[in-house]
Amino acid sequence: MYEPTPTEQKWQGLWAEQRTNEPDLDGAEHPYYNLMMFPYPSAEGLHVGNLYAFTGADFHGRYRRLRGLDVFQPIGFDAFGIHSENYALKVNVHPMELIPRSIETFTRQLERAGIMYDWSHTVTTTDPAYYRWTQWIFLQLFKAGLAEKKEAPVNWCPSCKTVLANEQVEGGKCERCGTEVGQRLLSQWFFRITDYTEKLLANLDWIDWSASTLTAQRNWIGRSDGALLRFRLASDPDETIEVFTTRPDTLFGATFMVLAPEHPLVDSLTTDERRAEVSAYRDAAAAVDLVERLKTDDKTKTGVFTGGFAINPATGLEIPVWIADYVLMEYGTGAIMAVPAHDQRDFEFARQYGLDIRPVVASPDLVEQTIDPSSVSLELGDQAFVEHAEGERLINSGEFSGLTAVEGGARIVASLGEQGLGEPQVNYRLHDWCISRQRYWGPPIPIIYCDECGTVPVPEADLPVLLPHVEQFKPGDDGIAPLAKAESFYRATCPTCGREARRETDVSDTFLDSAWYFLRYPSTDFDDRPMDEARTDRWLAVDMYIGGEEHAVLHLLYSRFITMALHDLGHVPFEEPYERFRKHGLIIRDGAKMSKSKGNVVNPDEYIDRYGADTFRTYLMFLGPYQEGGDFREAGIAGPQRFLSRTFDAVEAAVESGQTGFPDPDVERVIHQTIRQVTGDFESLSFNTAIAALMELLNVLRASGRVPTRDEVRPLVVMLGPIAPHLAEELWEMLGKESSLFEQAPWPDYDPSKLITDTVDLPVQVNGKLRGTITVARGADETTVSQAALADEGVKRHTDGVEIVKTIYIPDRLLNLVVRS
RNA sequence: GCCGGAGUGGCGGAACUGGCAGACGCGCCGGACUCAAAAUCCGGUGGGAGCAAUCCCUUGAGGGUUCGAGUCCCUCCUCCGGCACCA
Repeated sequence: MYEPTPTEQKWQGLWAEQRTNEPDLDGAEHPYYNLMMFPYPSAEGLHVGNLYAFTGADFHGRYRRLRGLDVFQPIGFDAFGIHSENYALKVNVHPMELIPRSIETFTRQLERAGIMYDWSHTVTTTDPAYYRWTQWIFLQLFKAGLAEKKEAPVNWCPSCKTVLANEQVEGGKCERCGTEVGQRLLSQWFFRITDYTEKLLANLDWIDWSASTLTAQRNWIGRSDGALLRFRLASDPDETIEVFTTRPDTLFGATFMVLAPEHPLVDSLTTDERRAEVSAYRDAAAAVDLVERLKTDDKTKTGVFTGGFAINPATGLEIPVWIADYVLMEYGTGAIMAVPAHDQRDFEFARQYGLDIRPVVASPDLVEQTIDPSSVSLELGDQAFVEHAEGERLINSGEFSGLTAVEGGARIVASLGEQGLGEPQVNYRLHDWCISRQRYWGPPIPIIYCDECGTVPVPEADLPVLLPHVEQFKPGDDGIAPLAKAESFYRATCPTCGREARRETDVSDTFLDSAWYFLRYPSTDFDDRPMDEARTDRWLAVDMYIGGEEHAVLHLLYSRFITMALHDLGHVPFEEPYERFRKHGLIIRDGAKMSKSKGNVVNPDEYIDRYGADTFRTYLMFLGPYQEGGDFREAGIAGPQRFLSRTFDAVEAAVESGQTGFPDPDVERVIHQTIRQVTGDFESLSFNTAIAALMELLNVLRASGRVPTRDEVRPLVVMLGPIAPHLAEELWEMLGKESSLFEQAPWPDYDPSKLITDTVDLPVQVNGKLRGTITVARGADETTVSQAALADEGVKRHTDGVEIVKTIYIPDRLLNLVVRS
């Protein structure tokens, strides 16, 4: 009888003892780096969602291993950051105590799940031995001019007392605590990720990633092609307002301009009689945070007229300049030319304030009927005309009238270019990466401020800048970082001049910790360098990265950027960190994402205790396609449980009978078909169908009480390896093998000649409906097949007395007789 | 609103480049073993009509292409995920 718990303990013990899961990092001939996203070790312990992700990645890693590759499969802990800090505050335990405990729990849980980790190469981001190099990376970027400090409006969460990245704000509220977010102006460290925008975008064309992840990154980067145009001020022709537009073709329709409230030209544009109103509006806008301004529910446009005018370079008309909060300072130039006829937002604004609306683009048929496209009167309903009809043409656009929008746009830009008033431009949604956090639980940013020497990087020899143990680490509502109150920390001497100086007291974003951890795993045994050159050459880039799509943009984009920067600085020989990335699906329960608040979280320990890790693994991967996720239903676990137990019984019976060989050609054929199927399924991460195929094979092997031979069960045992590794090892041993299954690369090959039968069962349709199945020789010709088909009772019933007008015959696949009655 | 993805039995889900829809599993029904139950084993199981052979219907809805559509095209509906006043 199959007893999972003792079997699993036995093999986990042997694996650890024999270092089965630790590849030779210096000598491996077929290195394969199988990476999975490392977890944030919460105090509550491992979540089934984590285990689902890891199990699938482990299936993949073990499969590659059984095919003969030297698989390096490390794990680590992403333990810095707001998650951990907030939780520590909540339970009132210092994170320096809490985190090691959480990691211990996680480690224990991961070990018993039977995942093929190399525990001799783990990474913990909170370990000074690790974050020393995180700080080192900051310094490399700083020296290369890729890190800079600038004052910027930032999102501020009054509850978490910290700056939030735009990504950490959802619908105007803090992602963590749900509090309404405000706006503050702070001096922050930024990484110039925008220097790499084009490379980040272009490489998406060749990296082998899940398609949806590629799309998400493209959208996030948000390239848009347009033009930069300059509008002279009516009051001062030497001064211009720059705008970015994707629709230069609509320039003749620009009847007013709108600046973001923070725009630097607002002051000089505002006339005295408008000043009070303008500054009231600007104050109100500043009180609302960046994200609040973008909130969905209330899109009613507001704004005020500055009293100033600009000149539309196309029409020569003076147009009013307004400010409004629907124009964002962070995008483009912080100013727009408003074309109400062809932009829904501008349209609404114009309606709201009674501004001119001038249509300048029309559908081709309308232009056909028009004698003079340079003077058309056109009624708009309650919508702007924004459709991009094929061949739409310009109207009311002077000399450009009648041209297609595409051509007209290009000509307008060219014409402005001659006057120095415009040129084509590309704009991106992507912003520089703000890495400063006014929090405690992160790696200090290694910078010293000296009155004499200015901003001085901490010398590399002085790293790490240790995060001190601070009792009162709760952030204050004054926006002062916790470390700024720790005098022994921030007092320093300037490394350059030796005078008294002050340390940077912000810590860096958690996303920086995780932006390079995979570079560290192979080199964890070196403490004098972040990445050993030989190790890096041998193992990196990552061959397969599996993770959740929730990280499709941030983590994956940041780690690509860091890798590119390190590449350009000569530290790594590749510019893309992950050659292949596959997203895994989300495991849900009762139709909802698992969460503590919904009370539908599953604790894996409970299930592993009851059923064993192998059964639980098999169940998790069987419940649905790995890349799509699925519904966790407790009842379903019985299937995998029976399957493993029946497999054990079958192998046991085979061993006892002592029979060998392949006595039954039908069974042998199924074995080969299964090998083909399962191999293909593992290649495409279709673990659910691989398991189903093995179940089918087992059903054949033991059909009607049949006892299989040792040779018949061997491929089954090997293919079970990635799925239920402990059981597979046990069965492998029962079959008389001496060393670990995973040391031997025994993945079976199928013999194509054994897949084929001499005869085939051919479905016969009449008018597309199945009326019979006939057995014919493989490759039989149409005449033979038709005759056999017409002799079939079921077919005859539908062909007698009617005329066969057409015969469709796909050899070995199908015969379709088309009749007319 | 925009960008992804998905709608198939009572349930989770299969179906390669258009070719026998419902693999595999859960559940359910029947049988064997048992004093009995559990476990195990064997058989059945999309819906409808019929004693039956057999026939009809069926992949979110409606149209289309095709000898043939879950699969391709058009229109629409619903659900999930992401982005969201990005000029």
